[in-house]
Amino acid sequence: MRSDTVFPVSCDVEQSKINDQTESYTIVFDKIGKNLRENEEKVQRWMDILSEVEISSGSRSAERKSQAKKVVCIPAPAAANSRSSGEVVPSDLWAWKKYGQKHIKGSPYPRGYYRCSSTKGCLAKKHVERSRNDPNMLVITYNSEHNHPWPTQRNALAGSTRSQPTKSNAASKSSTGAQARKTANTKEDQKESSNDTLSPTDIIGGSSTASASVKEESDDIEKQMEMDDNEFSEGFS
DNA sequence: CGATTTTGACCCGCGC
DNA sequence: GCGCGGGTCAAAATCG
Ligand SMILES: [Zn+2]
Repeated sequence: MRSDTVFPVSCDVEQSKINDQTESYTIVFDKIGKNLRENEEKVQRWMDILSEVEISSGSRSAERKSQAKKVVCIPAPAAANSRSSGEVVPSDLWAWKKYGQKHIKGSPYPRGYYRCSSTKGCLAKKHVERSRNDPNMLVITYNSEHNHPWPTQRNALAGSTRSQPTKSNAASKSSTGAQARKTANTKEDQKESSNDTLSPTDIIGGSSTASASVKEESDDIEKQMEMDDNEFSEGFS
């Protein structure tokens, strides 16, 4: 069960790594020089897909632990200088409220703790941290998912991590029909740093793990994304 | 005036 | 039992 699945996305994603071992998904988005907006959407779309996958794949753990952890790495969406009102550009189109900030050992940069603007209801949480090796890389760790469709996405989810009463959601299309079952086992590519001062920064500096994956599956995924794209669209003001 | 940010204190799990 | 690293809360400050 401890295998690495790499999503060869030749769209906007350059490298997507799924760590089934620790239940964490690491997606590396690139090509931000294009449309930031587009990137945001992509990130979210992938997030959704990942959520579905984690359940669809009969997650032996997702069921056990509702700790859907998603790690999204994106190349500095914006310059992090000058503190005007913050430095975090909404990578997702949701409203977050910062509730804390701490510096983490192994990184001279602080880590921000965000929570959904919603007082309660949605226990969505988000951590934002800068990569130590790549100050231009933002590592966003998502915790839990929202369950309240914010005025942006009309096409709600069809029952993912949430516990929707209507279980028989036979929605033909829907964006929640991910059965992307990947089983590509890639050999671990652990780049050891052998440093006493440098601690586990593998994920942060993650820029390796470039193995082959199942084209079939990947195709499926891509298709799915397309579908979502069609359905979701950037339906927002 | 209310929502949000900021910043330090507080707390908790873990290793020694 | 203490220290460390990490995570959250909460009061004050700010923004809009
Ligand atoms: Zn929310």
